[in-house]
Amino acid sequence: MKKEEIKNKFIDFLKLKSHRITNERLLILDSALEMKSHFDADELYFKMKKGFIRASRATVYKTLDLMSECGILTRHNFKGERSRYETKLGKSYHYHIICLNCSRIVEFEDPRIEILQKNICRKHNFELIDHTLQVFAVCKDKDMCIYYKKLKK
Amino acid sequence: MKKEEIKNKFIDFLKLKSHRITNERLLILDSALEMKSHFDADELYFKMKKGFIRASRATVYKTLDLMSECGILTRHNFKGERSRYETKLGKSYHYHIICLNCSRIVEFEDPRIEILQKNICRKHNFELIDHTLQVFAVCKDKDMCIYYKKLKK
DNA sequence: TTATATGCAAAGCCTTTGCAATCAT
DNA sequence: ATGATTGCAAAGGCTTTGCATATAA
Repeated sequence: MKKEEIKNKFIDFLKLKSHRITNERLLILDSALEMKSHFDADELYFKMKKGFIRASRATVYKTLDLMSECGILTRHNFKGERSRYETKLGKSYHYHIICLNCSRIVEFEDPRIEILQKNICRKHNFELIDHTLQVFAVCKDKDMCIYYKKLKK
Repeated sequence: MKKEEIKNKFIDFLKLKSHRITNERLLILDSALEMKSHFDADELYFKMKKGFIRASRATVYKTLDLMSECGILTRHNFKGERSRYETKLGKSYHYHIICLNCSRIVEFEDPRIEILQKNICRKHNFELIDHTLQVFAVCKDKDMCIYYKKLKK
């Protein structure tokens, strides 16, 4: 998705749900769009703070929830980790392989999965908002696996 | 998977990783295998307590982690919820649609997804342990959606 | 024998909540 | 005008940790 498209979608969503269009929400949206993949709430909060953009941690959390509900942001809950977010900016759907030893994350795409989700939702009478696929695995290449690298030391 | 198959896999895993085969671990494994789908750590802990099977909460958590690493148990982290677990007992791979309004969960199967994961892991040189796919959606059928049911009251 | 696992309670940590002040509509 | 939102700090709740004790190998 493109920046303007995302912004419009969020504003439309707020109007539709009778939520107010506040300065904070728009600032958080803008800042989130400037984050790199997989940021967490605090990273966003501190980035804004550093740029003298005011918004409380509570509002950041709440707004991220709204953005997720709106479908312009994906909230990932990898096992045991804090929630990580990812905007839909300039991305096609992608998924994650997570190494259970070293937590290395590899992204991969597969358009078939998205099509499959749409069909599943139609079949079960759901309106698709978002989806996430996590593959838990172990690096076979020991040189790639930070866990094994550590063990070597 | 079958009960004996799961138990053997866990014991082999413990041996392989030089973890000890303790009474607690085996009791927790047994109790987990008797849980219905989607239990959380505390549900298991209290179920054991009720049956006078001793194991501390800390050990329950640690053992569930081991079981997950071993691949006989899946740990789900649905957004905002506590971790929920599911053993591989008598199940084929299945996935979840979660309603963002009412949290209703619908399970579905699709063997193509499992095949796809295996290929992805081979391609990226990972050893597949587990995978989870979560579809976030909204019930279209308002009578099915507890959220809307509540609103009606 | 001895390194690992257990159990308890306490700490940790991410996230949510309550409430007074502020702001969008 | 007035109901929603914000911000702060404090509470909440799941999970992990530290340490003494117990135990598997």
